[in-house]
Amino acid sequence: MDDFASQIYSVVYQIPHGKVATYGDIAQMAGFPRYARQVGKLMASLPKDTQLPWHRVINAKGCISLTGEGLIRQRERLQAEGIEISEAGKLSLRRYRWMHDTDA
DNA sequence: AGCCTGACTCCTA
DNA sequence: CTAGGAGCCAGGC
Repeated sequence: MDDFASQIYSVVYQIPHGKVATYGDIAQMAGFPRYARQVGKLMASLPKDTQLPWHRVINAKGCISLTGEGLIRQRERLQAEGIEISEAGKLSLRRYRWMHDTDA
């Protein structure tokens, strides 16, 4: 496994229940600034039975980047954690964003 | 090398 | 808050 992938997985795995983080934040926390796109590509390659909380990863706009089935699945998972999210998959980033140093 | 694509982000209007 | 445009990185043709 690549070092990049290992670092990203490690960070995503640390996102607490009921919280979310953006691709950019994760990339930065993992030590790879500006690698948001690569994080997304990594998430897209995850096996469907992964234990990684990939559903807690969203974009900087505060909404799910997936479409169709993927959007539905992620939205359901987030709602299951007590997160208020719109039909389009948008949520209050101000309220649910995971700050590595301020929360957790 | 050049061009296009994508679970991205920031700045400006 | 919504749109448009440019910047960003890796991978495929």
